[in-house]
Amino acid sequence: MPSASPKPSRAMTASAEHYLRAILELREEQGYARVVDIATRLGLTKGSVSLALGQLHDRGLIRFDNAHFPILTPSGRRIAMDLNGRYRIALGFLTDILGVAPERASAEACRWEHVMSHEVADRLLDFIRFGSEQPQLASRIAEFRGYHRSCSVGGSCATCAARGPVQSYCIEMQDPEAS
Amino acid sequence: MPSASPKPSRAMTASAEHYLRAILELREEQGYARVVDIATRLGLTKGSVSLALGQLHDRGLIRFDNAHFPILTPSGRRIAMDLNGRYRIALGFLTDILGVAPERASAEACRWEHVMSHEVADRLLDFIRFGSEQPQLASRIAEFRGYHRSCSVGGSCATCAARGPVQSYCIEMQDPEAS
DNA sequence: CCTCTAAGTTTGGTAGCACAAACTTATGTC
DNA sequence: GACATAAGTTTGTGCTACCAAACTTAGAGG
Repeated sequence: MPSASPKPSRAMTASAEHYLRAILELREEQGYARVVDIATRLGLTKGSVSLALGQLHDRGLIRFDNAHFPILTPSGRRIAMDLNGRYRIALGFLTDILGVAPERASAEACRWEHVMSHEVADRLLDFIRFGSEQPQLASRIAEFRGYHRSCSVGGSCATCAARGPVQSYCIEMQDPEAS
Repeated sequence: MPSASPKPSRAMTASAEHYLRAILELREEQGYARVVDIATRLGLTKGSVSLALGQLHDRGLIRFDNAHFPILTPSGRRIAMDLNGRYRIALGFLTDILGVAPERASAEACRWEHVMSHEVADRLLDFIRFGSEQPQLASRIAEFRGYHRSCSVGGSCATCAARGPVQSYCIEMQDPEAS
């Protein structure tokens, strides 16, 4: 029974993580992060950003420097850097192990970063390193990475097949809805 | 015949996917899916489910059978089965390759299933099969699966380290926010 | 100065998703 | 037939997250 939505009291939303990361990156790049800069980077309006910054401030994730520009607090910075860590790990796995094309891998990692747990990200990174450190394994992975089976949309690709009974990843999931 | 207006104009939300899967599973298990059953399974109230079913109906993802119980349309069923496919693939990868404990893997897969693309899921399933079919690779993966490094919270685990400059998965992501 | 503009804030509205509680509609039992 | 109970719907509310548009500043030039 998959839970509907695991809800810790202090869960970060993807939205808040995006704001924090934007602030982190903008301050790295240009030394400050204006409302307008954040809005441009995230594709939002100034109004949305202005409101969001107030909330982040209330939650202790940002403060405002002498010029009234937002700056990350230690907890806010940690969240932003964790997010970037998960992004990089997901991206590395997708490209280096699975051989997913860079553009698609990037888009995928942009979603994975918000749902990957710290522990699984850690494990994933171990796997990437494990794979690169062991020559035999590395060559096998390289072999897999270069092999791409075609997946006709709506056809009989692996994932489509996995909807039904296939190997061990499929339980009694027939399609009894005839009428 | 298909519904008059199967409108896939909008992307599926995790919430809608949960409803569709609940209906699919309940009908498999007991032949029907009442509002109350769906609510119980998803941990929601009857009212929420009742409203959601109306929306799913408007979107052509469910219809109502002779007993006024919801039943998936072909497009709705497809979405639910795709979701289950992605769940199983994610679960299989997490347990069989990464060696994540079943309970944690299940919770993780419950989030991954909503963000994994069809193409990446397909690729992931290929990898699982590839790994199980090649004896040398399988033994290496088994070796990795059994190896678990400790990760002290807030300490120096791989993921924490990946926030900063580590190997190729880290770009110029220093921590220049001193003040 | 005065004004024009860019930056930021506030307000009002929309949309999704949920809850509580009141309400309606069976259905089974006495 | 009357009533208690279960199932389902409707209504009103709250929350997050966004937009559009009006409003307020703060500077930079003329």
